[in-house]
Amino acid sequence: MQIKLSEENKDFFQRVYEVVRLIPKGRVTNYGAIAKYLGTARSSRMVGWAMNAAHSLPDVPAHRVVNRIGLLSGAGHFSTPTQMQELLEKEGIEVKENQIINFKEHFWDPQVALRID
DNA sequence: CCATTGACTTAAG
DNA sequence: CCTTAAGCCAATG
Repeated sequence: MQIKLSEENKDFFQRVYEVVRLIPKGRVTNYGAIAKYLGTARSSRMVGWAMNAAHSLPDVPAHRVVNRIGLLSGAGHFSTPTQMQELLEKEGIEVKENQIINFKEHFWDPQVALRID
């Protein structure tokens, strides 16, 4: 009999969803940070693909995930091109020209936030 | 089955 | 920050 594996055994997409669900309201992160937290730092494209597939999921706040410079690269994939910005502004994040203002202060790093000392 | 694409990132210049 | 190059891998043609 073997030990039940933990989250390591889940699919990559599944793990991405878990992390994205943990993003606090009013915070954002980027694809690379998620990928890095999952141990696949260079598979950031897959995180994007996971978001694309996340549309069917009820509680995956894909609007809180942007690219590394705080640009709303996923905006065009929402129902309306402004949906993503609207959601972010609603959470207290200022967005201008598809770019998050003061991105660094809103940034949420799973590797730091979810680490256990 | 091979080629291209894509909600990306990092490194080097 | 910009450009170029390379890495990554599922999905699509």
